[in-house]
Amino acid sequence: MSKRYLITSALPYANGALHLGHLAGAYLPADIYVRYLRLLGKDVVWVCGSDEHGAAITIRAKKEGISPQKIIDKYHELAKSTFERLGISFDYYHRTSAPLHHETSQDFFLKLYKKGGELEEREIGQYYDPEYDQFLADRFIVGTCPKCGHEEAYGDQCENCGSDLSPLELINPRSTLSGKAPQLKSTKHWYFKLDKHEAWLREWIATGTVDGEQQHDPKTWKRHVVGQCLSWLDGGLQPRSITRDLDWGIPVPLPEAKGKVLYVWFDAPIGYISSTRKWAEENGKDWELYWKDKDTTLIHFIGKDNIVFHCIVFPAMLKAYGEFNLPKNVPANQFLNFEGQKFSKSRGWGIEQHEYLEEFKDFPNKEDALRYALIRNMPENKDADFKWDEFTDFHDKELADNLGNFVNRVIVLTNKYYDGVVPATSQGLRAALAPVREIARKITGELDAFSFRSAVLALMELSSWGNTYLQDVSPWKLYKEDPDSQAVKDCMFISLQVVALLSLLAEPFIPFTAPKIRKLLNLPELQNGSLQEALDKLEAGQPLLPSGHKAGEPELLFAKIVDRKDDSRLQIVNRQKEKLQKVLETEKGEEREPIKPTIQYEDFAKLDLRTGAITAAESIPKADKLLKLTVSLGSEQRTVVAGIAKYFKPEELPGQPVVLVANLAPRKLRGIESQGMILMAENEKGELAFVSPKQGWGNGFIVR
RNA sequence: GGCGCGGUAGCUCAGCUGGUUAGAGCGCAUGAUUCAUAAUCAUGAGGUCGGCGGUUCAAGCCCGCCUCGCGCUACCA
Repeated sequence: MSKRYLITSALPYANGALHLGHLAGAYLPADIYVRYLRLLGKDVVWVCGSDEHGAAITIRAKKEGISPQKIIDKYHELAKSTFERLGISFDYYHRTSAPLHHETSQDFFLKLYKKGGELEEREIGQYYDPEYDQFLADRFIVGTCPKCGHEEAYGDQCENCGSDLSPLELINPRSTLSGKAPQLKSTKHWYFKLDKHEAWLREWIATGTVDGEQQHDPKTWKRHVVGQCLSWLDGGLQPRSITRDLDWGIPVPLPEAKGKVLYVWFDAPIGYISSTRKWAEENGKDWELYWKDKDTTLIHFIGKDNIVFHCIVFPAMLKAYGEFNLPKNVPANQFLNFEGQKFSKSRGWGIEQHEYLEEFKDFPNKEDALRYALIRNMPENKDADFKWDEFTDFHDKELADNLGNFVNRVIVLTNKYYDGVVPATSQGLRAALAPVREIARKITGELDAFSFRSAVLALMELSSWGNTYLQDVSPWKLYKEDPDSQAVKDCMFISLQVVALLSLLAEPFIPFTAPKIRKLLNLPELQNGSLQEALDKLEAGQPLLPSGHKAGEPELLFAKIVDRKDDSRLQIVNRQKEKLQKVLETEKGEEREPIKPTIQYEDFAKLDLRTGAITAAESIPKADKLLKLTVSLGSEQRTVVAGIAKYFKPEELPGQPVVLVANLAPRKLRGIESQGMILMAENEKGELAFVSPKQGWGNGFIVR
């Protein structure tokens, strides 16, 4: 058993709001786990914070004409307050723009620099804007794409053709700052020699062993995590650049590195360390115990997009530095979809966390309703899907009907029969509560294994057991015959113990409801160690709620969404469903790309369009999207390479009539000369359709 | 194209190192019950475990091939 725990959740990038998928991925599971550890009385710190550097933020600032600071302030505040309102109980939410973080990161860099063997310097050619006296990050350079001729391609990628580019490949490069041609200058950068860490990383991932010491059991890691890491390692590791020529970020702490900052991926994970330091500073603790002591367990909660980073790159950094612990587990979640499709801000598909709170502001228990739905359908081992109908079902059938109703039954009966006072019992508690202890063990076991879906289902088993127990004993029947029946007292006594246990075990999952149950029982607020204490009592056969204790008045915990008497909550949910419906309608409606600028007839007349028919089609090796087609134009045959393999199989194409751009300059694609282009229509889903005359119409005729 | 993960009841998913009649929640059907938020409880019907082939006394679980989904990566429009 570990003495203390250090838990981290992925630092949100302060360049946009967070949606429900983020919550279900890295924050909610960590919150459940941390709340559970606290209830067990463990020494635990959970840190997070905003990731506020990187070129994406400076570019956006430029575009919007505001300072980067303004952007990060906005999203830092938004994330921080939204997390709080959802009960995400970080011990510290820091930010990477803070001075302490700059200091921590610079120290980290210097340590690696001075140690020797971990970093290497390289001179590379890079574009420079003399007018702004600045080296240009890839995204700050535009030019003509060497592959497709698109004139606004970025230095790292062409958005027209999707090619990955380097700035040096661009034809006629221009700086986005001054708009002028940049100078090519030589600049120095530092690289982290990730490659030299490959061997021990592989052993660590595969066996959990480092330097002959067993650090974790790889069987406790998720399969997709281990799989992706080993796959990445098999591909071989390369030194990674850890500096940039940029004025936004953490200055590289070397005299010769003026105008250079640490690359954002290098400083971001160090944010976990600074956040811990800041927390320690404010709470009179020693941060190093949490990072370096052998009796501390480190756990990273992340989404699957971050696996390689947290399982390979960051551990390598920590080991290179020395002294630091490696993570004991990285329980990465997969992605959450929304009503069958990916979250997409631009399409308006999905809902952001603060948006949910706003739209559900009149919905009682909105926080726990959301948390519960996300836990029940958490993407623990594969992508999951959030659906409003499920949200409603989980809330009504499990929270209200199962858990809420059980608690209500018990409180109502206790008030009705005994004026709210816990009756005396003759029952042997140990035996009577044996099945309950079993379920409690199951819940804690699942939590220990990061299986939050199963854990919350097991929590439902607890109230389910209570419902069944009440039904079996049917105290209302016995009471009619004998109001003084000992069997009724025993039954209510046992039931009350179960409710008391629920008030503890429910807290990690639904922290807004648990205190309400405490209040119904007239029990004091939960504190660190409460659960451990209760579990010990149960084990010893002692009651959690002694005879003579006066419980509170009944009050409903959950107002159902589908409710005959009040449809206000259903309306809130339905509004969300309607919004999605509208998105779909808009997309399949009249919205189309704008018409291009007017051209003259002469422009059109330059095109030589001809009817034709495909006579042969074959796939091209090592190209997923391309097919090699042979097109008959009547008098001649043309070879055409077309990017249609996603939608058409070679064998179904021969005989297909087409219209061909017959005078397009030939071009080599994957070594095959393409002598023309086939006209295709593309709809909003990216589906392709041939534009052509009907079958057998005739080949080689002019289209105009 | 390479690699990783996944394809199990109508829906959402569990199934540890292969071992007797494959599980849960919801939904569905029938019955019981009334303390309770038209809640609860019992019973039952539903599966060629993506497909084909193989290893084994025995395969959802191991091996090979194929297929579909997601992701990474390469190539490419």
